[in-house]
Amino acid sequence: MGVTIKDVAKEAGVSISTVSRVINNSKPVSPEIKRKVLQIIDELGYRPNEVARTLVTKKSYLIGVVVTDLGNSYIADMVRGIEEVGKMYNYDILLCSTYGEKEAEAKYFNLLDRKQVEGIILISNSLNDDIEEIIGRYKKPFVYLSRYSFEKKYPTVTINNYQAAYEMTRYLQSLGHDNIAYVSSDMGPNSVEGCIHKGYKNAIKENENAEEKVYDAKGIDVEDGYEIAKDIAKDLEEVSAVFCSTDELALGVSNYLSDNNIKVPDEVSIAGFGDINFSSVFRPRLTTIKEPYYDIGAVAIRRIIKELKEEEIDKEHITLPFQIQKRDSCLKLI
Amino acid sequence: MGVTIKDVAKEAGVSISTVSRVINNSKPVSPEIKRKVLQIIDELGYRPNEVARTLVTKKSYLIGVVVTDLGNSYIADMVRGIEEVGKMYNYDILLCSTYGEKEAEAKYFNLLDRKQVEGIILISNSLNDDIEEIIGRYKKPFVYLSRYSFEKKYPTVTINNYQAAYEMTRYLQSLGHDNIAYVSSDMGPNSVEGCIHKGYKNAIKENENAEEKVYDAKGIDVEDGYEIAKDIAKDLEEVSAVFCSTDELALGVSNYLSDNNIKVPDEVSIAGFGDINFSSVFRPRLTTIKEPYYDIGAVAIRRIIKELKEEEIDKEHITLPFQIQKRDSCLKLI
DNA sequence: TTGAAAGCGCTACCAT
DNA sequence: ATGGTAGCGCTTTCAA
Repeated sequence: MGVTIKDVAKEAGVSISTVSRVINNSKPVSPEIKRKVLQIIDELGYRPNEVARTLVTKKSYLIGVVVTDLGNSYIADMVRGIEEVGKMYNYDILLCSTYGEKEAEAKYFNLLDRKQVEGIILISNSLNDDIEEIIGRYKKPFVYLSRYSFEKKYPTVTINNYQAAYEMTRYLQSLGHDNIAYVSSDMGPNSVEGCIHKGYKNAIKENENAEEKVYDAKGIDVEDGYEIAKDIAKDLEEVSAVFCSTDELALGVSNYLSDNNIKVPDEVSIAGFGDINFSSVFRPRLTTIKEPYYDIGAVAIRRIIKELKEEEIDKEHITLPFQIQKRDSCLKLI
Repeated sequence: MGVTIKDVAKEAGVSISTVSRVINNSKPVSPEIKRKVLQIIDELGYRPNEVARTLVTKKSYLIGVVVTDLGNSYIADMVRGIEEVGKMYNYDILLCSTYGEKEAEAKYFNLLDRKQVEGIILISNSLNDDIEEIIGRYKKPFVYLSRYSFEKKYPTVTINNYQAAYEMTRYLQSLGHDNIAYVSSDMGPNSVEGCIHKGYKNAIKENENAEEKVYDAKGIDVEDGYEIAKDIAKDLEEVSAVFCSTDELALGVSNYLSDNNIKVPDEVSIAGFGDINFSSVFRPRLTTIKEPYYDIGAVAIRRIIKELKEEEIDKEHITLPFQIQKRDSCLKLI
């Protein structure tokens, strides 16, 4: 098969210990021997077998990443962040997609553990008892990432969803909107939806002319927004702006409206939450809350690596700043 | 550290060989002993160390995937296909992103090789001599995937780009468009751009009223389309439809036009190439050529696994069917 | 059917 | 500064 350390040692006329020392720079080796060994390595095209290395050092330089679906651009962004900073520390990413299948999560946790990953990052919408049991048993560094649910029990990286929703609603109000509808979908317990809703509600309360108006979509995707927009379209007298708990919903709402000749933002303003990639390409460019997905991934793996290096680690729950992205889908009322 | 096969053997009062036999079902083991061992494995929560296994069996069940950037939804789609069928055969994905840095490709090839991956799939825009040298030296199964360039030297999975462009142009003509502009960007040698251009050109030739009209964009992204659309906007008298060599270009063109009150498709029809995710959410919904990105990834890894299993492998260049996605961005001329 | 032992490619310890 | 060797956790002969 491939060239091994033995081959190099024999060819260079030294012991494998010496070869090991030069490739790892772990102990002093006389310059001439070093040169010789390096030359042989080059000639033979020797590449250390990382698997053998891992077996003895217990370091695989592998981080497991379990996601629901890379097809969601925000997840792809998180994974980019994870991978790019992982690489800075020589870590590689072992990727597993569950497509929402909860049993798959358990399966991949096991698999990754057997493959000796040094830590796991799980990106999913929500947790259930089965997977929590697995996570509980898992001994190595772990971070949970979710755009939709908040889990106190595990290390996480999020933004302040409440504050973001509050500020967005206030912004809409500052544009002169009293009648701001809120569109979301129930995501079960521990859902950040609750925080977002509360942020919206509290902002509404501060405006005496305003009233809460909530639309409950079937889900959180573009199609769900498109569906619920049928209801919104009927209430346009009482609604001048629509704040959606995800960009996807907002895009769907916007599409239904413009497909039915209701002008956005001229007749209704629409705001989203998340700032997924498409939102700035979409017309009208979507006003939304920018969640730093890439950074969330980056910080998550950074935390794992810190824990691995036994550096002082950050607190369990890291909160990153968000931004209100003011674009074209929200209009100032005159 | 973790529980090893030794621990299980000792606890069960058998040899490690026996334990190995039961976990691998490799040789007959008496039912009672088997039961006992299984029970102990369960009690101790033993999980075989795949790294140790790999060292002896030479099978890592790992496929390396080198991509430019997961942020491109079509790449994410390919990776989804790769991962999902990989998993069907117990293969895991080791992911590396280069962000277009060519040296990174070489680096990751080495890295993946050291990590003992059993094959590599490279997804990039184009190849250069350095990386070709590396690929040439690489002994294990390899597939090259590119939306933009065609390489005869390596196994690939593509669609018939020429035919797709030809059919799209013919379709546009069937809608009554004589003046079809073509927008693309030079992607260097081996570029599929040439095939697409030729398909367009040959279709144009078949219509005696038609003339070629080519716009050369700076690149192939949305912004590049937006830029080049400034030129197109000036020539609107002579252009009734625009065929872009990528969806991204088409989206950019469409955005510039609608930002400048030129109605798509009422005043100009626009067609893309690729059918990236966003194209059907975008308004007007983009008429385009659907490239089966997921399937391309799926077929690529399937080929690698076949080669690994020494099954009869497909030919070097696999061509998958495409579809003309007729949507709203192209209008029939009355 | 079972166990002992060699060995996968490497690191790390102990000698020298 | 260098070499010998044990051992990482496992599979796989070979014997019994």
